[in-house]
Amino acid sequence: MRTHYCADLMSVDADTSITLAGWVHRRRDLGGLIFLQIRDRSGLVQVTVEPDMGEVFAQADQLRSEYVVKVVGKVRQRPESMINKDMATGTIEVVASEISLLNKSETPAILIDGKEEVSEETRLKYRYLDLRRPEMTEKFMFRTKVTQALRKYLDAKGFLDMETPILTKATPEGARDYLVPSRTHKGSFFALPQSPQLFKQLLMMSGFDRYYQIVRCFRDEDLRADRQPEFTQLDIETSFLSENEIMDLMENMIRDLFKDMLSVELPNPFPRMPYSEAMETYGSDKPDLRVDMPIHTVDDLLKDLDFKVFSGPANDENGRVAVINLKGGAEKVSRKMIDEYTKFVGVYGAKGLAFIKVNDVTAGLDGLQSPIVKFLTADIAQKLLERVNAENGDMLFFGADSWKVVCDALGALRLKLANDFELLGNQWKPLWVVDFPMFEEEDGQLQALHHPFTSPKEIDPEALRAAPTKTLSKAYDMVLNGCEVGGGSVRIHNMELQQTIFDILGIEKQEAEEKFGFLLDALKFGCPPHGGIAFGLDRLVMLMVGASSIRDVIAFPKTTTAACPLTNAPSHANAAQLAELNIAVVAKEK
RNA sequence: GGAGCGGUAGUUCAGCUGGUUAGAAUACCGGCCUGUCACGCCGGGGGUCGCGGGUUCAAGUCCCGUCCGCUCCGCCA
Repeated sequence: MRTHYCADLMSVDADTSITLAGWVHRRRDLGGLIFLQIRDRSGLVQVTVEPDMGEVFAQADQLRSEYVVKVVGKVRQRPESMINKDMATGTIEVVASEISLLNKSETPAILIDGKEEVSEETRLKYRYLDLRRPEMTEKFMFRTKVTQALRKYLDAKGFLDMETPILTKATPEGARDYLVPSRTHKGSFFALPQSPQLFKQLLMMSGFDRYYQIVRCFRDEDLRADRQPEFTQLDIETSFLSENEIMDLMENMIRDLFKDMLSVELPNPFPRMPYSEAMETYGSDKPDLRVDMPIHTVDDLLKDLDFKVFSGPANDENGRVAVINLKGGAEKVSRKMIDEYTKFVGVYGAKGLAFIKVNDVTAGLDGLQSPIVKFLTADIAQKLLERVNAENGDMLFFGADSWKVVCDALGALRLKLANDFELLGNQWKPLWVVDFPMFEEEDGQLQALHHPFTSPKEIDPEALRAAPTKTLSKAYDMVLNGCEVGGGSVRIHNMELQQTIFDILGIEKQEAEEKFGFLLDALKFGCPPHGGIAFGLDRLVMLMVGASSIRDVIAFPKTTTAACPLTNAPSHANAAQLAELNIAVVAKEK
C-alpha cells in the first residue's frame, strides 16, 4: 500500500522510514552503489542502494529505465558536497533497505523526462506515457482541484448534482448530432446530448430549483484548438432567479475559484457590455479586454472621398469603414509585415488592408505616410487623427467592407497585433456580454442566436412578431481574456411565448410537437421562471493553467479529424453488428 | 468544404539550385568509470525519407494525387 509520494519526503524528518512506489526514471551503477531516480505523480526522488543489500540485486540487473519498483528505506540529507548548487533539488535522498521489482518495462517509445519536445502526434499515440510527464500530471491535479472548488461552492449554495441521459433524443438546430443506432427500435437513433439543456429545464419543472452537473457533451463539428467533439460542461440551472441574480452568483463562483486556485483577484463586479458594443468596438462577441486597441468607426468622415474603396462601404447601410491604431507601430511594422497582415485579414474576407503611418500629427497630410493619403484632405485627415487619438509614431489600419467583414477582420487583426507585439501581459480580464439579439437572419430565415428556449426581453407575443430582429434576449456570456468560458440565459417558462418563438423561427407546430412536444407539455403544468448557464470546464482549466490547447487538459483527446490515435477510434463495425442494427454502410471509405 | 504549415532512425531534427553508401543529437545495446542528478569516455546496432503515380540518365529533393498531424476560415443553437 502506498504510504508516501516523492514530494512528501521533502517534509519528512531524517531517518524516517518510508515506503515509495514508482517508476525507475534513471539508473546509474557506480562504485558498488546503485542510484535510482524514482518518479511518481508528485515528482522525483533519488534512491541510493548500498552494497550491503547484496542479493536484492540479484534481480537488480534487470532494473532499467521505467521499471516499476517499490522501495522501503530511510530518508536522509545528502552530503553537502554532493548537492549541485545550481539545482533546487537533490537535497534529500532515500537509502533503500528493501527494493522490489513490481513490473518490468519496454523502453518507452517517447522520452518523458521533458528534455526534448515530443510531437503531439506521438504524445497522443502514447498518451499514457505522455501523461506521466510531470508537466501533464500537474495539469490534471490542478483540474481536480478546480472541480472540487466548483462543487464545494455549488454544494454550499444548495445545488443538487443530478445526472441526465447520455442516450437521448436528437434536437434540431445547433450542432450536428452524434447518433447511436437503436437495436431494439430498428432504424431509430439516439443522439448524444449537445448539452443537457432540455433535461435541466425539466428538472426545474420538477421543483429541483438549483441543479448542477459536471457533464460530457457531444457536438459533431470540426475541431479547433479550443473545441473537441466531446467536452465537459459545468451545467447549472436555477428557478426563480433573475438574470442579474444568476450572473452575480456565477461570477462570484469564478471569483472565488481564481482567488483560491491562483491567488488572482478578479474585478467585482465583472464589467457588462452589450453585444452591440462588443461587435462595434472589439469586432467580436467575445472581446479580449486585455488588448486596449478599440475599433473606431469612421464612416461619417470618409463618405465623400473620391475613393470608392472607402466611400462605397461608408455610404452603404450594411457597410463599414473602421480603423484600429497600433500605438508606436509606424517603426515596428515593416513592409513585409504589412503584406502578411493583408494576407491575414484576407482570411476573413477583407480584400485589402489600407494603412497610414503617422509620422507627424502637426504636419497635416505631409506628416502621414501611406498610399491612400492622396485621397484625403487635410481637414478629413485631421478629424481622422483626432478620432483615433493618433500620436506621432502610430500606425493605423483600415477596414472597409461589409459590416461583418470589417468586424471579423479588424477584430482578429487587433488580437494578432497584440500577440505579435506582446501587448497582452499577464492579466485577467473577465466580462459579461449581454443584450444579445434574440434572432439573426440567415438566408432570409430567422435563427435563434442563443437557442430557441431563451427568453426575449420583450415578452408580448404581438410586439415580438411585429419586430423580431429588434428584440433582445435575456442571454449572457461570460468571457475571459477573449475566450467564451460560459454562456446562459433566462428561459421561456410560458407555453404561449414558447410557441410564438417557434412560429417566428418557422418551426411548424407539427415539427415542434415531434421534436420537443415533451417540453411544451411540461410547460403546461406550472413551470417556474428559470434560467441557468453552462461553463466550458476544459476551456476554463486551459486558461487557468496557461495551456494553448484544450487537448492539454483532457486526458484522452481527439485529433483534428476527430480520431483517437491511441485506440484508433472510430473503427469499422463488423457485418454481424451492422446486421443486428439493420444498418448498411453505403459508401465504404478507405 | 477551403487555406497555410508539417510528415526523413525509437524520439527531436538537418539534408542547398535533383547527383557517391541519407547525417547529427538523443534514446537503445556492449564495455569502462567509487556519489550520479542533461554524468563522462570507448565501441555497436538502428531508415519502406507517410503512401501511390509521374518527370528524369538520376528523386528525400521537382510535379500530380492521396493519407495523417497542427493552425485558421466555413461550421460550432
